[in-house]
Amino acid sequence: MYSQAEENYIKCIYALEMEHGEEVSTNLIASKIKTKASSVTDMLKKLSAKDLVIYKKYQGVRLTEHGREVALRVVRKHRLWECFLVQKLDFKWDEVHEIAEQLEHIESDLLIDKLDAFLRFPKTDPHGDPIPDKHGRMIISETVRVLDMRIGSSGILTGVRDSSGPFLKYLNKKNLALGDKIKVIDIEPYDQSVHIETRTHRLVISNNVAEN
Amino acid sequence: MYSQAEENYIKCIYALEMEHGEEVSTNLIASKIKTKASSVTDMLKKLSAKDLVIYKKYQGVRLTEHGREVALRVVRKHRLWECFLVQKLDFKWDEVHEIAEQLEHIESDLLIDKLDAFLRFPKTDPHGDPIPDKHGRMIISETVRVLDMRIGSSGILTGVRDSSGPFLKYLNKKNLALGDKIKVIDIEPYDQSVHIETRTHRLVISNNVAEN
DNA sequence: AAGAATATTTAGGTTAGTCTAAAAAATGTT
DNA sequence: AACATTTTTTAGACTAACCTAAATATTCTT
Repeated sequence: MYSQAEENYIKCIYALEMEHGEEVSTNLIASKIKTKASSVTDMLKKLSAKDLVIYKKYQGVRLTEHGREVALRVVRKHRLWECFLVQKLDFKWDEVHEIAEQLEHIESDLLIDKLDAFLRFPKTDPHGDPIPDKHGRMIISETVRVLDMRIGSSGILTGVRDSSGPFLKYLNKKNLALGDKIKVIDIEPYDQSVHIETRTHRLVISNNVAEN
Repeated sequence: MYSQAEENYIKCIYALEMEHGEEVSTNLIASKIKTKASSVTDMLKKLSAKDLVIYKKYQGVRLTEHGREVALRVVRKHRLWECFLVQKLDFKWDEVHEIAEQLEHIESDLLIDKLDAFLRFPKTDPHGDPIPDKHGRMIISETVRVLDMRIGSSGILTGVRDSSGPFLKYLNKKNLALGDKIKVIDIEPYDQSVHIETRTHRLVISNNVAEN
């Protein structure tokens, strides 16, 4: 129905809308998709003609209702495939992104619904992100950044903001995994680094890590 | 590494070489890939430049050693995905072809090897066709067409020549499945239709069906 | 509010893969 | 062997998705 390039743009715009909550700019898309702004402009015109986005020159872009549906379908596929790779094929959570980027473009509703059933209708992917159901609905649980927690409070690590390979590898090395209970011991006022305690050990994480 | 279009041509040339055992003609490829002969010529030049085929104008085309490796990798992926769809996701054998046509282009050696292991290293796909291992080797069992069997002889239905949806649906309707023992009762000299007997029933199949 | 800096769009070009129509080569027929 | 038919190739054009460079809008700074 839509080309891979179109789906990638839609997915990207969706993610940026979620992140910034307003019109998405050409340059933002360009940097996320690793392409040139002029290419983005071309594509926005095309997506606009197909009623996937609302685009006004120089004013940024938003998804239409229809565009959001398409985005959610792609996100659903991406996250289900990530679950499959981790749960069934024993991939590690930092290895699955690139492969899921390819698999998310496979077109077959039946396939996705069967995959969903095979995985027993998972609610989140291996990075803790919610998986939309076939109607595009998903569970959005309230989360706070480690950095925003009060000193002395505890919580469960449910997800990561940065799901890049290097960051996930760092977490692996530090023995931090989704589902771990974390207690914030202290936040260093000077550099915002955070002392945390898990069930098994204590460690210090940088401000950057605590944000993600 | 290679585009989907290139992979499709390579796979197609491989299949036609197997079927006819000689140089493959432009028109044959065109009709199989459902494109125009001129497009095929263009592509053959490109594949030739990449050392995937040996192509001489007006003389047809053959795969190089390298081309054959690429073809076997694609065939391996296609057939493994078909196994996955049937064995794990409960697709019927006549539903999987189109989806596998998409999945066969996913690029990740690790993925394929893990999928292979997950499926317990299957030797054949749901249509009875052999699956190449990671080195491109596969088990080629001798088979005869039902039409070529002697009257009174028996055999196991191990595969089909035509794996199109309609043909597979026909077999389903007639209660014929891979692994069934078949005995040839008689071959009608006039129209080459064949009377066969299975463990559970007797029936008459047309010459066309007996060929496939 | 004008000039500088930045962001965005336009204009024009490239590549992969397709197409049609015409030309050229191969093959079949008598 | 000559003509007709079929097959294949060439020439030229199209679309999607990208690019660079130049032009134009917007935003920032003072």
